[in-house]
Amino acid sequence: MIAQSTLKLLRDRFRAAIGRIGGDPDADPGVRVATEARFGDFQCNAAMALARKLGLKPPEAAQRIVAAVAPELAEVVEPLEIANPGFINIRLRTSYLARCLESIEPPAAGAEDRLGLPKVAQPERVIVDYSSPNIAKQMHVGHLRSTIIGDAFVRVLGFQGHDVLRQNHIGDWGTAIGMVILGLWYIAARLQRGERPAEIEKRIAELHALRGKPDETRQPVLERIAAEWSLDLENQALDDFADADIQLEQLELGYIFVQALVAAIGPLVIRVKRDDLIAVPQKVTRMLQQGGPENELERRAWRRAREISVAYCQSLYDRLGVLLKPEDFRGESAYNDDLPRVITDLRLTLKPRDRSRPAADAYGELRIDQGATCVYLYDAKHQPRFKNPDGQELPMIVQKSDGAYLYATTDLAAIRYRLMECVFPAGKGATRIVYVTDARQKQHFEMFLAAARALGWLTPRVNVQHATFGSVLGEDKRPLKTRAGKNVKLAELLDEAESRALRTLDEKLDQETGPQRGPLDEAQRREIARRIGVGAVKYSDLVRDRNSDYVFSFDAMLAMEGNTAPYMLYAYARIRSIYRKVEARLGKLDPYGPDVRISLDRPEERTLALRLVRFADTLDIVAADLAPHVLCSYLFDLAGEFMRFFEACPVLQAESDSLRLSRMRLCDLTARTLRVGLGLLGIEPVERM
RNA sequence: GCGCCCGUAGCUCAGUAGGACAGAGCAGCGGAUUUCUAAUCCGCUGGUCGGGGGUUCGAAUCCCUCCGGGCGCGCCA
Repeated sequence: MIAQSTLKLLRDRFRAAIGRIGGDPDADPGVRVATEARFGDFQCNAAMALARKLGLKPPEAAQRIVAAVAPELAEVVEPLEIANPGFINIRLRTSYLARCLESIEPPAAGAEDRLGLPKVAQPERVIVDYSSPNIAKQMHVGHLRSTIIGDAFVRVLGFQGHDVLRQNHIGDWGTAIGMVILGLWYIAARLQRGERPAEIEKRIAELHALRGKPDETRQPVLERIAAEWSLDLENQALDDFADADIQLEQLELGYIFVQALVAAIGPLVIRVKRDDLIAVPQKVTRMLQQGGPENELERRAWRRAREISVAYCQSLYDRLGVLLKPEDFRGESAYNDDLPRVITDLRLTLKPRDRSRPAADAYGELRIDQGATCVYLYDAKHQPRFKNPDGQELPMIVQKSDGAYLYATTDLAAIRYRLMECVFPAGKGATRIVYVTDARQKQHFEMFLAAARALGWLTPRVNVQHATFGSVLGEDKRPLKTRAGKNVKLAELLDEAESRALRTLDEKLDQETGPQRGPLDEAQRREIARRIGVGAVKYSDLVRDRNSDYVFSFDAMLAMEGNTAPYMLYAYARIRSIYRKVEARLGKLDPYGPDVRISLDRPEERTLALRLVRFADTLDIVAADLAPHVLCSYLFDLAGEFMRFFEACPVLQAESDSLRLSRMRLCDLTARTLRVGLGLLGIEPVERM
């Protein structure tokens, strides 16, 4: 079998050769993809460093490397060339490229197409923590990025053969949960009274309008609303609401109402029955968290709110083609019972240190400050790792002065579970954890990961990566919002992308109804447009470096030119149409037949073949750096090189039958690579467009 | 104030375990089609890699400094 990662093969050989002639056998052998095609396919830059070490001139060092490595690579590369000052230019033998591609078997029916790539020898147990919406809220663009990027990681790491566990750490507990429950009751009661959502929206607007108004203005309005609500709570059995059949949009409306109401109260005292209204949400939160039969109503309402939210999220995941499933939802509530133990562990482990001598490593200390339980983090020189704007050391608070826990506590409980308890098919405990959140949470992650290390839970053997990403901005360069200043709803965003894609598709199809395209009926068009629209939204999220902010633009993501989903899908569809055409004219041919040889005589054929062979190297980079945009760039290059091949090298009209089969094989290998590659990005291909 | 991210062609962005005259797409200009899908391909134009120092045989990439932008910084998540 031919080694599929050519870069790895070259690296190993050069490293060994450099070791044999007196260089560092563990050092980077400096093998890179060539900076320019005229320098070959790869290059080795190790001679300059080696020359210094051995007291040689760089060209001499290069000579020695070449002499040492050449015999082992005779089958793989053309004679190595040395260029000034000491670059070694590496050009793969065309016969080697052809053999690599010939070794890729046709895809087995029903099985995953692996393009001949082996799975990793040592699978990691990876947790990818992504998406993580809050309950009772519609998903918006912020969640979109985490969801799409995280899903690409899951797919790529899974494809490589790692053991991947998806975790959707949803916000289903926390201090705001009382408002969610109250919101559920409120909306259920009002709907039962026959009120329409529009009326509730009006009431919310009324509340918002009270902001900044004098107390005398606010008081009567608030009293009136509170009185109506009290009546609901008295006259209607809360039982009836516990299983309310409402949609997430309505639940969210109720929640927003409660938020608006509380915000409008300010220093006023508004009573609902015997309670001061402003304290009711916290009271409900406490009742839920205490549990027990007397708080069963709160429990049921919480469970119902969660069900509604999970069902809503799942429908969006299904629409997006995201792998997350209900069993992957393991939110904050799952760790509630572990939180006291986290505090205990912190208390027992993070003892005060002797500062007169350096510490062995970074460490943490647990202290109570103003009633809050705090973890202070220090480096080995006893310097605080984090500071507040006043220059004082900044702790991570794990328990508030009122006894409540915070997300840092939950995150610690979650990582403990993931490292020690969570079960993979191949064993217990993750060896790699990937968190996919926006970049603003970076400091929080540094803090709680430092605490996890200080606790001894997180050891250097575990690879933890915080895959951050930038914000989605509107045309005004501010975080994307609607005209009304609301978050853009994900569902509406997808609707828009799909309908724009459909409009373009219809235009094209009406313009030219060639036999390759048509005939496509309404349902087929819609399905193609759906794939283009969803694909465009996903691709535009993946195509640039995660960390950069970007301006959301339908026009840019749906452009037919450039590094976009439509261009990729077009390239794929065009290749597929060759098959239909060849079969229509010549009957069924088997480009994978035993006598078929891949011919790479034309430069366009060779360039395409080289790109195909680089797929494995690309995936290694994507997986190691968690950089989906590297895969996008690869696929874009592949598509471009295929188009060039396609322009220059006739398939149907090839000079000979064997050349036709060779080119059909190249076409199919390209199509498969595009399909697999796009699939790893979570994008479904189209057979025609 | 401290910390993190960013500044590359008119626009949008690649390129950082240092490597050869800095790449692509879009836009602009000029070509290619009795089509294997022109949602394509080819060519041209276009850059003080934010400024300045330093390390190095070699710096967009590493270090220092300054300028400009974004984000974060104690009981929210």
